[in-house]
Formats: sequence, structure tokens, C-alpha cells
Amino acid sequence: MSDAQIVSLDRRAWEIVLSHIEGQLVAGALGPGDHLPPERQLAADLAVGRSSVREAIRVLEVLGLVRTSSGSGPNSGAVIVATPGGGMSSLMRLQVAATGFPVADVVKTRLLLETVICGDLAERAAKLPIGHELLDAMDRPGLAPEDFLALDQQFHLSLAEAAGNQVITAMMSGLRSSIDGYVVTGISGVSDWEHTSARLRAEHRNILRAIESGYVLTARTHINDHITGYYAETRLGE
Amino acid sequence: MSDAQIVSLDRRAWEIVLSHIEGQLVAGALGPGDHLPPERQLAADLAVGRSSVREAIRVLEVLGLVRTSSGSGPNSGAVIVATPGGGMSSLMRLQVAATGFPVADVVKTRLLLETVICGDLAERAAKLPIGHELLDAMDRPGLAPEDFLALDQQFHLSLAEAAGNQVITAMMSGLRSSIDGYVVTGISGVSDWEHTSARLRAEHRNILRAIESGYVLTARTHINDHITGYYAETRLGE
DNA sequence: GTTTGCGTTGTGGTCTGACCACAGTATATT
DNA sequence: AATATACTGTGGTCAGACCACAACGCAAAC
Repeated sequence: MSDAQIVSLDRRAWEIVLSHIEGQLVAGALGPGDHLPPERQLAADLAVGRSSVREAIRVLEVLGLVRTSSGSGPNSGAVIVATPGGGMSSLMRLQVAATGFPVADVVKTRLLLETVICGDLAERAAKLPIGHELLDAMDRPGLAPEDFLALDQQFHLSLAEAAGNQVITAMMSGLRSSIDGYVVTGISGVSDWEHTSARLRAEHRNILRAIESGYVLTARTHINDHITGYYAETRLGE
Repeated sequence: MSDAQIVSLDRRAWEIVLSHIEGQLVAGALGPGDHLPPERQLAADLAVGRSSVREAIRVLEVLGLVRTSSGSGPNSGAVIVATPGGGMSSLMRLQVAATGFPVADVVKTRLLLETVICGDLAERAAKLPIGHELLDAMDRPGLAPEDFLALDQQFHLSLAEAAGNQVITAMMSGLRSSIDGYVVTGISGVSDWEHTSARLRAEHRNILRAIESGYVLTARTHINDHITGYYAETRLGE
């Protein structure tokens, strides 16, 4: 069921380009920080049109594998970057938009992953200084709901990063941004934002305390209730 | 840090096209089964070049949102399909190739997700007729290792599908195909394939039995040992 | 009347060539 | 030596021209 790789039996020209680059990646000939050849040269080398090269590079860009910049000098051109978060976000956001991913499934998956993350962190009794900083920032009075949610996202993402699994971190990033629109819209349905945000902040503190104290089950329960409660309040995930 | 959507403040022309289509998706003006306008018309409508439209559509295609076909008639053109598996596979495969995703993290994530899946299925004591069919097919004598692994992949994917979470199913699909090359290469390091495949088949049966009997913890343990054992044998995930 | 065959039409797929904007770099000017 | 200027190479974009392909419609043949 997997696609044919490396061997360029691809029919469309842009797939030839994509396979070629992928082949160089797996062979180690290309890696993070390296520059792709200029589009014109790549087109000439592979005997395809420049537009086909561009389509392939466009795909790589959206998938978070390259960053392109115009101009001249060492910073120009297409550079391998391997930042999976952006690609995962685009993918999930569009899939949710096209109803390929039900919002409820996104919410459930987030709940699942984050519970595991917090359990892992608690088992190691991990210290989370960045988390404390973000929570302090969220305590600022008069913080707009949108800014609060942005910090909230950073907080949860920092937990994923602390867990140290890059795949899960990217997934969490994608999951959150895919329902970001719904989350932001959801706050309009909250009657007393002050009260809600105070509760969320307290729950965050509890989660952090349980993790740093090494209370595995408590951490899991807290994060589970935290997420479940918020989605229940905003009528999401139904 | 999500991207700006819908509002076309995008700088690059292809992003305008992508935003436009995404906007129609979230608005419900486009959905699975619908046709995108012809490339030429879309270019004219949005006042961009056709090549920019093509770049956007190419992205959507790789992400698993549209299927394109030439020719005329109701089957031609770009059709919304929302098949997330392909997009997730491309993304993860390329990220692994570019060392954005360490193989060890992929393996850990798969282990995590599949454990949860089997636990869920066991809680519902789900019946899995498709799983039995696949296992029967894997019992065929003289089956080539590659074919065995293909069926193995289908078996594990069928568990994910049975669990009913489309996000997790897509993730499982992507995770597996991203390390497919390593898995296939790994069998060359197995000294006695007959013995190994017999063990794998037996473990599959045990997993299925535990699930259908509703033994949650047993199912979880079995799937965990099954995956861990295989990766240990093929020296993967190190 | 039915079937067969062929041209028409509209779609994506591709290539070519031509610009533009931009950012470094080299050169000339002061 | 400092500054201004021209040059070069990069991605970004567009326009136009083909091609292959699949469906449709109409006409000819049966």
C-alpha cells in the first residue's frame, strides 16, 4: 500500500522532482541546513520544466521541509529546515475544513496524547520552568481572551516539547491549530470569562504541580479534566 | 502561532488560491465529492496565473484533499476527496527522511497509539472479522516476506479503523509508511524468517482474542510486546 | 432503429520564455 | 576610506502554447 519511492517510475513530472529530492534526503546527500539547487538548474538536471520543479518545491514548503527566500546570498534559495509543526498544522487544518477529520476525533486525539505526555513527564518528575513562565504571563490582569488562548496553546505545546518526542510534538501542534478557529469562536459562548480563565489558570498550576511532584495518576487526571472541561464549556467536540 | 486564514493577506499568489479554497471549505461551499473550478477559470476568478493555481492544487493533492484527473466528463478535474492517510504518509515519510522525525520517536508514537487503540477495542469487546481474514491470509504457506509485511500493515491499520477515530487512523497510516523502508530492510536481518513469522502470527491471534474477549489489560500487553519485540528483532527504533 | 466510428470539446499536465522584486556582491565614484 | 551605483543570481509570477486524455455528440454505416 505504500508509494513507490526513489525509483522514478512516477508519471507526473513534479513527482520525479519530489522523488529525486526525497532520494537525496534518505541518502543523506541533503540534510537540514543544506540548499537545494536553484530551480532552473534542477529543472535542467532532471529534464523537466521549471514549473514542475516549483510544484515539487511548493509541496516541500507546505510540508515544512524547506524554506524559500528570494534574493541573492547565502540566505536565498530553498533551504532544508525540517520543521514538522507547520506541515502538520496545514494538513490537519485543511482536513478538518474538508470534514476529513471530525472535530470530535481531533479533540479525542488531543486528549489522548496530552494525557500520555503528562503521565510521562510526571514519571520523570520533570521540571518545567518554561511552563511556569507561561502561566505567570497568563496571570496578567486584563489579558484579552485571544492572547490568553495563545499563551494557553504555548503552554500545552511546551509540555509536549518537554516530553521530548518530536512526532508527538508536531501532532499536538497540528491538532491544536486545526481546531484553533473553533476554540477562539468558543470563548464567545462563555458567559463569565473572568471566572473561566481563573479556573483554567488554577488547573494549569495543579497540572504543573502534579507533574513536578511526580504524581503520575494525579497529573493524568488533572490534564484530562482540564481539557474535557474546557471543551464541554465551549460545546466543542460534540 | 497559527497562520492567518480566509482573509487574503497572503503575499504569494498560490497562497491566495489556497486560502480561497480553504475558505470555501470551512464555509461549506465545498465539500467531499464537489469539483473545484477548472484551473483556468480559477486563475481568471482570482486574477492570478494558472501556474499559481496549479501550485495550490498540487499542495491540496499531496495533502490528500483533492484528486485530479485529466480528460472530460464528470470524473475529470479536481475533486475534493479528504483522504488524510496519503497526506499524513507523505508528510511523515519526508520528515523522517529529512531527520525532522527520529525513527525512534516514530516507533514510540506508534506503540503508544496502538496500545490505546487495542485497549479501546477491548473495552468494547469489538468483533473484528476483517482482522481474522487478514490473519488467515497471512497463514498462507510460502508467503513472501514483503507480502507478509503488507498484510501485517493492513492488519494493524484495520485495528485503527475499527477504533473509529479518523485522526488516529491517519496517523497510524502515516507512521507506518514513514518507516516502511526500514521495516522492509529489517527483515534481511532476521535469521529465521519462518520462525519469526510464525511467532508474529501467533501474537496476532492472541491480540485479536484478547480484544474480542474484552481483556483490556491483556490486549494492551500483547500489542505492546508484539510491537516492541518486532522492532527489537529488526534493530529498529534505536 | 441501432450500432459504430470519428471529430469536437474541455480538462489537467507540461514546457518555454519572459518579466519582476529582491538581496547580496562587486565596482566605481567621491 | 566611505558611499553610491550597477551587476548578478535567486525565487515569484504570468502568458501562451502545446500535448494526452476522456467524454460527448453527431453522422455514417449497418
